[in-house]
Amino acid sequence: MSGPTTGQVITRFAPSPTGALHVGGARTALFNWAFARHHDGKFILRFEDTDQNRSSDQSAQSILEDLQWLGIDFDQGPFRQSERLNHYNQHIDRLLADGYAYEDGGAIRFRMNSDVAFDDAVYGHIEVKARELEDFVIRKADGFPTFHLAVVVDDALMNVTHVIRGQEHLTNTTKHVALQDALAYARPVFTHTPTILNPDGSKMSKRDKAKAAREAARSWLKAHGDLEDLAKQCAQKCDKSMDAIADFIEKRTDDIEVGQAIAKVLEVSLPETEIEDFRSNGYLPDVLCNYLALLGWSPGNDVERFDLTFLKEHFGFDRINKSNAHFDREKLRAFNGGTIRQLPPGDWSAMLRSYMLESRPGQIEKLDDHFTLFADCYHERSQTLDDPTRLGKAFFMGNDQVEYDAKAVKKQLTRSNGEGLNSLRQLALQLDACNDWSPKAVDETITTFADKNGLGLGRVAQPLRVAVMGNAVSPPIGDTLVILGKVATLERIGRCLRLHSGNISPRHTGG
RNA sequence: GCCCCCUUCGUCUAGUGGCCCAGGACGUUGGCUUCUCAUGCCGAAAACAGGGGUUCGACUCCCCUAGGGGGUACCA
Repeated sequence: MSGPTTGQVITRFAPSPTGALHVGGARTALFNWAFARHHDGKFILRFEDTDQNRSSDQSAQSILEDLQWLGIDFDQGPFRQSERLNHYNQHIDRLLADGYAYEDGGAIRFRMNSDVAFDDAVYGHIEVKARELEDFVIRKADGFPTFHLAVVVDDALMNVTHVIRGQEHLTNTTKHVALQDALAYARPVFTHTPTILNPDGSKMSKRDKAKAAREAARSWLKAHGDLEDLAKQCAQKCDKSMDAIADFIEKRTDDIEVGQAIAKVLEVSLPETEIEDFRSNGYLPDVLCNYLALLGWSPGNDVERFDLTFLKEHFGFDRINKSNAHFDREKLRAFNGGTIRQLPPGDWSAMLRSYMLESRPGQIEKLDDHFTLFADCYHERSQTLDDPTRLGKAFFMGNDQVEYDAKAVKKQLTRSNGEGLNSLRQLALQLDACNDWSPKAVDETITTFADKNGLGLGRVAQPLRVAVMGNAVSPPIGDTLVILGKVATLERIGRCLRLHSGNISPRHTGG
């Protein structure tokens, strides 16, 4: 083997800062990190910002933050290729002088005139004939090197021993190998990893979010028809004009801020494609790393839940797969939920608190001093940190803003001559008289009432649940009422009785 | 078009010639527990892309076909 096989292992993650870190990039970073750590080597971060038009400091900054959030630390860098032009120019001069490169319309091209072969740690021996290869640009007319030249020079100068990157670079590697040979640099070990695809087989990209938002908007318009109304509501959620929103829906722009506003208004969730999306939607970094690592790698022995420590102990090229993987959000959610459930209650509560403080300011106050009970209740009901506020959104509404689900109202309250409403009316009296507003006492009040009236608990608890929450789903009824508080409970019951007493339907509808 | 790569349940995967009439996980689904939801527990259905070889024996090796991904940029 021609590569540097002795000495310290050095890997690098080399993203181009042209946007936020996406799942594919994160997995590449993770693999490089895990390999370096496994071998007690060094892991370098390097921004490949040789495309002046598309690179931005803002992107670089967000990539840094996302890596940190994921728990991927590096030993050197971040380097920036835009600050290393002298190195590239020196090498280009050498290639020119040695006849490997020539000028062409303001640019410099490298001659590709012989067959190229190399060994990939995952894909094996790769060979390409000279007739398939073309001379390629190594310095653009703007004076910046191309990615190919910069990568080769930097990897050599930084003593990178192992290059781990996405499979889309497999063919590019012929160029890099030829360059390395011409510059008399040792070849690193190349390791290409399979691509992460959407469930439908398309490549994952941030455009997926725009697409999903647009589809949601269009189907809403189909049902409700009023573009102006939708645009107005969306304009309130972002600083875009109503025209900008119309442009987005008509696919004249892909402005993601508009997409997010639409998603907010229509209460749909956009597919996560970037690390910050997973973060803001309440996924745990460890779980995301775990799931990402499993896309293309596995430890064997039917093991699939593990942490970063396990990953760095067990990671190796020999268990990387060759075929592309579809990203399955359901499985990620299930993993995330599984990890949440295993958290000690105190940890979960603290984690939820800081998440809500950051992403839902003002919400926690509405819970008064029942936050811990709220957290406990949603511990086994949540797959993400966002679930408690989403599933329990009725807890955060004003008492006169509860929205009633028509089906639940009919089934639990108005059906059968308003059986549910009747028991609710009497139960309200008992609750009013209950002075110890604790889960235990409230539960007792309810079960006592049910027993006295010869009703199953379900016949009593369900109408009550609908009355206070708007639908038939919530944590155990005693907990639900305590989180809500006595005042809110009674107010909501009162409003519910007023709202629905006029709609009682008979036992037999004859339909 | 040309070149390179890939192909096990719907999805992620285990499997490196006999241990496999193929194992695990998510999802789907039946049941139990139950005030709803959820959790928990017990079951079920579900795959070696197709066709040729090689071999005593092929999911595992070779070839062809089909399907998928990537490259073919003065993007990375």
